[in-house]
Amino acid sequence: MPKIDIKPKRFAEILDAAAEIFAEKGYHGASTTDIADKLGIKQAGLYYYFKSKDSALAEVCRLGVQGYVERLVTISQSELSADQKIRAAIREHLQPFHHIRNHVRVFQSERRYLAGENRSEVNKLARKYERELRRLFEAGVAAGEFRQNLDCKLTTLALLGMCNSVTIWYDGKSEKQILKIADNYADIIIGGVVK
Amino acid sequence: MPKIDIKPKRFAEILDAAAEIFAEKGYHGASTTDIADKLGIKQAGLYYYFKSKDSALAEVCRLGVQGYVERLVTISQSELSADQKIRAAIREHLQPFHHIRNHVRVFQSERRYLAGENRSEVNKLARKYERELRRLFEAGVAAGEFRQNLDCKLTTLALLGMCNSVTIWYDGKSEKQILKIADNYADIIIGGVVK
Amino acid sequence: MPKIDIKPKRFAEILDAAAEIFAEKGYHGASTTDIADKLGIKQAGLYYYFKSKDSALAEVCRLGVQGYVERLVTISQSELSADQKIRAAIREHLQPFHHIRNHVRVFQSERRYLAGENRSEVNKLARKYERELRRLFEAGVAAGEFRQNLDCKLTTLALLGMCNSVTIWYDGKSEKQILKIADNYADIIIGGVVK
Amino acid sequence: MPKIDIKPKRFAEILDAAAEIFAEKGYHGASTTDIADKLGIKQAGLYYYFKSKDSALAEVCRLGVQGYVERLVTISQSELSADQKIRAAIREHLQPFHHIRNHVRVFQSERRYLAGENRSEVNKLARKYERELRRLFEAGVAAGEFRQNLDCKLTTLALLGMCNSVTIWYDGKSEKQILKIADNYADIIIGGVVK
DNA sequence: AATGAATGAGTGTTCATTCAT
DNA sequence: TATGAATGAACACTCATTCAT
Repeated sequence: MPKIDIKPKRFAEILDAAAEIFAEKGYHGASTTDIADKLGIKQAGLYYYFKSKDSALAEVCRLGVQGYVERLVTISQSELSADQKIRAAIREHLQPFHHIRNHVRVFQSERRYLAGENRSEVNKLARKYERELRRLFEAGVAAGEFRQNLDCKLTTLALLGMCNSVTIWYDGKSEKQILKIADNYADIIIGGVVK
Repeated sequence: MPKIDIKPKRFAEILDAAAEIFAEKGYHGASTTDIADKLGIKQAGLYYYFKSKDSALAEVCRLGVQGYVERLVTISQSELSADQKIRAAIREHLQPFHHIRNHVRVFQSERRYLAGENRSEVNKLARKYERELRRLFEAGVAAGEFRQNLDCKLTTLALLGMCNSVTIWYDGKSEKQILKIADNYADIIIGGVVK
Repeated sequence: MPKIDIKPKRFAEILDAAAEIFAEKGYHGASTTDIADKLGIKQAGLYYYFKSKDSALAEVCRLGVQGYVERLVTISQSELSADQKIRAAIREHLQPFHHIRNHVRVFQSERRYLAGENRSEVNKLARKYERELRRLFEAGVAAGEFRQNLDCKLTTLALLGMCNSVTIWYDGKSEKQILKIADNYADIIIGGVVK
Repeated sequence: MPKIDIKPKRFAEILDAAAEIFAEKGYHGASTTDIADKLGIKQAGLYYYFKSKDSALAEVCRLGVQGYVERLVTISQSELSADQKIRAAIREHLQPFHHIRNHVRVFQSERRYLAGENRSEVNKLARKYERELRRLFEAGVAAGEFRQNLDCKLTTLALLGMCNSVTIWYDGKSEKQILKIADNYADIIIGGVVK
């Protein structure tokens, strides 16, 4: 959390710069100087906004998961059919890749370098999200919509792996592209590739 | 490539240690001392086997992709049906996760930190693999086995993302488990989750 | 060139320390720790002033040649007789040995360890100085003051070798001594040792 | 001194390689690997011939001064006139620059890096040589051949500086060139540049 | 007459961090 | 809201040296 008297807008700029650098070079490959350079300030100046490099990473990660669980819960509680819920979940999962791509990438790949409490806190959220997602599949099986022999845990992991890997190659240029990807991926998960 | 006169067995041990450390801590988060410690030698001793940390990474990555393209080509040229080819491809893709898990993880996550020529060389292999995989889907569509509206490029990426993410959570304990995952993932890709 | 915002006085202190250590131990025999110790700071602190050991060497060398060419040109353009010009040149050559003895020694003996551009830049200056000096002899020959059979190139090299070697044994204690040496050397070059 | 059972010829080859490398890169800038590479052997193999890098330097330096004092004494005791003695001394001083150029260069520039006893031993020789040379001038003055006001110590140093600097630029290609230089330098020292 | 394999000490350099201003 | 100046710890890498073979 930023100091109370920091302008939120400037703070967000700092965060964005950090996210971009962390995403590009990895947490350990990035130096605070890289971040400062991107902002046009001297490296020591960063410490007005963050108490440590690790806390900057924590902040970026937090922004990267923000809202994920909530959006999934909303879908879960909706009146949609099981497959429509999956479709919606995929869309909600991918859409932030457009607006906060770097934060999400950092959350995915660099959160493991978080120290102590920050790591466990962020991981708890990740596990909660996974659990919530699995329930969507379990409900589909229970409702007879999905195959009875479906391994819901593996399916959840498959879905997550599939979706998260988009950050590796998505260029961030068009939101429409993201929605198209979401639909395609939903098609695959729901109905597979065969006729 | 290792120096000509080094015992291959010892060299492989060094490689394994490097792979394990890189996988665990990331390339930039890992120190050469970490690797040496794991081997029970002094850090300077590593430089008898590698000329730089970067070249060690290159070697690990090379081992991590080794054989992938070849196995895929073999499948592609076999007499199997399109869906059986996908199933076989997934199995061949995942099976090394058991034996050379760390090398594969390093290849996936750390190859981007390779410098210059090493990076491009390894990336070329990765792209070739992707292309070969896509042709499997394209052939399935052409043969009328897969949906006509299938976006083969996206499907390829989905498959890769799904499969590669296994390294994040697979604990390396049982090869049977890997085969089970492969089958489940093949079921999903081929037929989806619905009845 | 030092970073723009560094206090010139402090920077000169750093330079002097580097010059002294380089002169005493040679570039490769000197460690940055030696320099830092002399300044009473920690070794890492040097890198606030220099971006590399090599650039420190470059700076010291630059200071070691500074003004040499200019002073020689002034003499060359003066109204003095040829032998008086040589006498003046020797004096101007040796006098800095008193004030910036270490810089000159480093320029003489260590500039060959400079890398790339720094080396060629500094060498260019050295060659220009040599050329200018040779013209003094050539003019003396043309004017009929010096022997017609004088090999001006060799004579220039002889003069330089003679003068530069003073840095090897001059103890830096008295400026008067330097002027005495200059006069003696001028006597030798101009008239030799015989009656 | 080499081990008793080493072939003198091979030992000389090793010495030459060391001299060349030390001359080119300086003692501290040269690595034992550089020397081994030049010889086409592995670096550890050098230690069959030398017990340390320092002792290799000592051996090279010793070869670089070998005979100097003796030759000067011979000249001193000859029946030549004072100026002819100086001329002969310069010739004898420069001639080895052709045959053992690297050893001489190393003696001149790198002997200061010798440790302990080796250094003092070699320096003693150098001082002896200087003393012997000065006596040549003193004798010339005493005999009325040279100027009465000649500062013999400075003149000796001038002569040495002049002559030794030849190693900096002499390319080692023609022995005739060396003799020409010697004659020119003798002319300068003896009679100066004026008519 | 060397080499393979290693070590221990040191080297230049980077980096996160601090703090007075 | 930053910067100048510095530090301490770590880091990749080099190097002279050793010793069994």
